[in-house]
This record gives sequence, structure tokens and C-alpha cells, in this order.
Amino acid sequence: MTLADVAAAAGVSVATASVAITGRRSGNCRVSVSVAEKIRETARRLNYRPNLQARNLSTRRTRTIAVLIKRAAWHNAMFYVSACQRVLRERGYCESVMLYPDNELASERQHFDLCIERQVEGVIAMPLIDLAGRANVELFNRLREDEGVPVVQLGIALEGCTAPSVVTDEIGGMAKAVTLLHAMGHRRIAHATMIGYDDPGAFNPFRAAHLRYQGYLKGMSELGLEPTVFVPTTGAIDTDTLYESSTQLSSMILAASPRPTAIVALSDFTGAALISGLSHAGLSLPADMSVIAAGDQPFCKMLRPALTTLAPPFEREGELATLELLKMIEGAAGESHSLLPSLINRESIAAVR
Amino acid sequence: MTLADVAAAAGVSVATASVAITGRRSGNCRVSVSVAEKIRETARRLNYRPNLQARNLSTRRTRTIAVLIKRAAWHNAMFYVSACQRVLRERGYCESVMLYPDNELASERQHFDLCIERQVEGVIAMPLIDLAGRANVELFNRLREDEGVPVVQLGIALEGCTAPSVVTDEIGGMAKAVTLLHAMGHRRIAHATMIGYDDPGAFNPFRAAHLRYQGYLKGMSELGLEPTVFVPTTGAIDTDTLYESSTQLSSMILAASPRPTAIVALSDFTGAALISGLSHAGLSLPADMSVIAAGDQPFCKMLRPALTTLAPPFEREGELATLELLKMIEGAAGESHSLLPSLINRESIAAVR
DNA sequence: TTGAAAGCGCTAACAT
DNA sequence: ATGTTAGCGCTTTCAA
Repeated sequence: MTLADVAAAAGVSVATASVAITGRRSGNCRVSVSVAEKIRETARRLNYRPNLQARNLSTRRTRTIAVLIKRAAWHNAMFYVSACQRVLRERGYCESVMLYPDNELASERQHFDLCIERQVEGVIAMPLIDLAGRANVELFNRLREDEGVPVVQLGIALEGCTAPSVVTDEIGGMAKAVTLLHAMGHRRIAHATMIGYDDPGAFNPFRAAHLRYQGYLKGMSELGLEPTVFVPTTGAIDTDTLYESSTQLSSMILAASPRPTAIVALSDFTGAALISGLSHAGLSLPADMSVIAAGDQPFCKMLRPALTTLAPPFEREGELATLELLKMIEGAAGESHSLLPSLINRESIAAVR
Repeated sequence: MTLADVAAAAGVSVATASVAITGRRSGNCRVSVSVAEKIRETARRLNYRPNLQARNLSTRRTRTIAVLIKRAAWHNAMFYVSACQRVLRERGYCESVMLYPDNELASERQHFDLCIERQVEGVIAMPLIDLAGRANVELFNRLREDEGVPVVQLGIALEGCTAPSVVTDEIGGMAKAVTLLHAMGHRRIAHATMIGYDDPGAFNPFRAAHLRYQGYLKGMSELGLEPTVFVPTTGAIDTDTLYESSTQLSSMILAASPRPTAIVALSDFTGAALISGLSHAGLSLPADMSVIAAGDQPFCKMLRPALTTLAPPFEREGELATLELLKMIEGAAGESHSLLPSLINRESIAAVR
């Protein structure tokens, strides 16, 4: 069922049918309303569907953008993607979500190729940094320079990458958490994190851990407080198993002297492990220990006490990234954004006794 | 940068270049190895990328399949999708994930259109049933019959839909849970569920709730046990807020007399609410009450006690769905599958005292 | 072993 | 207001 069939059935030329169906004017010409209606009616009757491949080939536009999601970010990605879809739909674009569920650089490369071959007009990517500290920076830059397809980075900004980025202000967020705890009377505020937090390299695969550590440091130093950090000594270095590797933190914290009265945890997984371990050891939370985490994972509200956490503005980030990309597709320069998370105060913090 | 450019640069015709680059024989003809190598070298040098739109238009094949995910299933979808990608890649297909984050029937329809327009060769969809009990059954059937594109349903089988389905055996799973509890000495085993569980209609939007209820019933009756079910009296009927609406269940269960010794919960969200509410009321879990849930959400392991749950074999389901689809694309008939979940025994059940 | 040419379904000048 | 025609980038007979 092609345009030609519809045109034949309606007794007009393909050009006329094309104009009628896409509702567009060709040059200064239109189709008379009556003919147009007849054509559309015929199309409907014949159950005609335009072939996008052909249309795109002809117009040399696809109005398609790609969203590249890494497996590690899948859970947050829903918020990104739904915001993204909303703005794209409003502007007549369609998107095509491609994911690289294995967190491999090679896989990211392969998807970039696919983007080019599919002629996408832009890509929103959550860049990968592998365990060896490598990233596809060159590729990101070339995609823009050689192929002319605009890119925006979401969630993390790769050093040396020319594409604008939309990220969470991890440093500001953690400093905010420290400040809040301080205002509640806490003075011995510790940080619970993961192996790798102290690598300041731009390609630390756990960059967020380092950023959050810095935010903690910043908050503490502004208040004249002495920082203390707890790190597991063993366990896989891997965000998938963060909960498991964080279980040993509780006893470390319990054994510390002086014992902190509040903990700023790297992530919700760390926070969950703390709540579990500390409660199990007989502490009453939050009275005996305040815990703030970061990430606002859906399980926070199901923990007892429900976990107070820093919520990154995912939807807004997705929206901004898309808006920037669209600007770039239209030829303008894109800007980067860093957005402060908001603090969702649930039940896991209390004033110091 | 087109094939013609490469051909010109290599001093051959586009036809030759095409054959050399795709590494295919046209008729009984090949390209000499030397020329082929030169062409490929030129292509590499010029950074040539084939235009898939053009290629697909010409071959009338896309080797692309669509995976349609509804928002409500996002979290499980990662497992589906990664399995799907793996088998697709092995067979030289590429997929394109499209989602309808708003859970609207209209949105599902729109995505079906897009699939047709994009000429996908098959679609794997997680069908939607809206709150009014409607579904796009007709559309599913027509996609196959009118457009000739094979479809497989994932996660739920729509009544009257001719497409094969790959689903979890909810009934068998729940019966298994009941049996296990019985073997641990429990006799007063209750079911905690949601509003809508007792609607036997094929288009009950909470079909899974009804299926699980039936599984519970089946298990109980096989053992000659008397069923008891607890349902919230108020609250939004919505899987997004299942945790919130389940909070009132704990006091209902506590007030019951005789009080059950074990609960089979509709889902992990219900189970989490129970663990929280029951513990808060002073019960010691699992000694005072056993809880089994279903879904194997990532947060199960973070609860205290960690939630014992029925884990649907997502990866296997995604794999089977893809395999069936591929079979259908190759002209064979697809078969349906119903897979039993496995019981992940964590800490929330114990022998009756 | 290679090239010429037709065509995939559609759009867009240009002509009528 | 409508039709004619020439592509878009690629594949694929068919001929050389």
C-alpha cells in the first residue's frame, strides 16, 4: 500500500496525494479542500501508512533523535526518558531509545554508529566511563564535528568533551545535606562511601562518589567541622552491589570513637545498608543516628525509618537536555546545566540529643 | 558521504562498491579480493557510513524489531530488554525500544502506527489494559493480519488476541508459595491484596492481582485450608501507589481473629508495607508472622527482614519472546509460554511456632 | 569480474 | 489547483 496506490484510487497524481496527506503546501501551491478531503478519505479507506524510510530519504530529515542509556542508569532513565518524550512530541520529533545494557565502551561505540547510520538528528547520551578509566570522548567529539550531529551529555560531563552537559550538582547537594544536619545540632557528621571515592581523576568511573565526597568536605569545612569518612575495605567495586559492599560499614561506624551522630551516605543503597545494619545492632533510628542519602530511589520510602535523601531533578534534567539538543539542531550553541538536588526529608534524620 | 563518493574515489561503480562493502554476492558474481579490499579501505578512509534508510528502502527489509514498554513495567523491562538485545544481536537484528510512559491506550496506538511507518519486522509488546477495562486487542490482531507484522505479547495475554504470549505463571507461583508455607507448619495463611483483585473479567486492569488471588485459592483448596483475604478499603487503585495503599493492611491483619500466622502478599510493595507496619506494631518478623511476596523488586533485599519473594524469570521470558518473534518473522507459527516463577527465600518466612 | 540502469516510496521544484 | 519529473542513497537484475 503506497502513496501511488492511494493516488491512483483517488484519481490524482502522487504529488497531489503527497501534499494532501502531509497537509503541507508545496511552493505556493495547495490542494483544494475537496480534493484533499477525498484523498485523505481514500487513504483512510485503504489503510495507507506512509513509509518513513522513504519520506526521510527524500527530505533528508528524520526528525528522530536517539537517547542512549547505560544499564547502570536504567532506573533513573525512566524519568529522563519520559521528560524527553514529552518535549519531543510537542515539537514533532520522535525519539528512539537505544540502550547499552552491558556498560561496555565498545557497545557505546556501536550504538553511535547505529545513530549515524539511522541518520538521527541528535543524540542525548549518558556517557560511560569504564573500570579502567576510559571513555569515548573522541567519539563524542567526532560525532559532532565529523558527522555534524549534535550531542548532549546527560548525568555526567566527560572531561575534554565538547558536548554540553546536563548534570546534578552533587557537590552543592551534599554540602546542603551537611548544612542541614549542622542546623539540627549535629557536629560529628561522617561520610559513608565506597572504594574509589578519593580518586580525583576526571575519568574515575565512580566520579559521582568523588564529587559527593567533595561536597561533604566543602560543607564540613565551611562549618569548621572535622571530616571523617568510612569506606568498606573489601567488596566488589561496583554500583550494582553497593548495598552488599556497604553492609560492613555499620560495624565500622559503631566501633568509631568518638562515634558520629549523623552520617551522610554516598547513595540510597549505602543508606539502606546503614539503616539495616545500625538497627540490627540495636540503635534506634533516627534518635541514635541520623542518616541522609542521595538518589531518591523508589525504595527509600519503604525503609524503616524511611530514608531522607537528596533527590536529583531527573525530569527537569531530561527536559533541559532535550531543549538544549533541539536548540543545537536548529543551529544554536548548546549550554550546560548543573542542577541542585532537592532534599526529601523523610524519617531518617533527627535533631541531635 | 555516500556510496557514490566512495565508488568514485576508488574508481569503481556504485554497484561494485555496494557488493564489496556489504560483503555479499550479487547473483553469481563477486568482486575480486583486491578490488574489494581497496574499496573497503577507501570507505574507511573517507569515514563512510551506509544510510540505513536508503538501504532498507531498497531491500524492503529493516531487520528491526520494536519493543513496546509500558511505564508501569519499566523496572522489569530492563531484564526483558537486555535478554532481547542479546538474542537479536546474535541474529543480526537491531531493535528499537519505544515506550509509552503514560500508560494510555491512545499512546499505545500511536506507537503501533510508528512501528508500521518505520517498517519494523516484528513487535514485542507489553499490552496495556486501562482503568476502564479496555485494551487495543483489535489493533494487536490487525497489526498481524492487515500489516503482516508479527507480534508477541509479553507479560500479559489479552483475551481475544491472536498473538502468542510469554507470561509468568502467576497462579502456579502463588500456589507454590502457599504450599511452602504449609510445609513449614502454617495453617492460617492469609492473602493480602488490592482493590480489584476479585474481578474475574479478562480485562481487569489488575489482572495479575486476580490471577495471584486465584493461585492463592488454588493452593489453599488443594491443602484443604480455609482462605482469608485482606483488602484495603480505600486508597487509589493504582500499582504506582500500592505501597501507600497497603499500609492499612497491617492493622487489619493484627485485628483479625484468629490471626493468621503467614501472609501471601500480592506484590513486593504490599509485602514491604506489611513488614514495615507489622514490625512497627511490635511484631517480630518472621517469628511472629511469615510474609511471602511476589515480583522480586530490587528493594526486597534491603528490607529487614529481607523479603522472601516469587521471582518471575524475566530474562528467560524476554529471550523466549524474542525467539518466538524471530520464528514468526521467518514464517513459522509462534507459540505461547507460561513460566513458573522461582521462590527466592530470604528472611521473611519461618516455621510456625 | 565489473558496470549500467531500474527502482524502492516519497518529496519538491517546476510546469501546466 | 494539479501533474510531471527528477532525485534521495542504496540494492539488484542484467548485460558486457
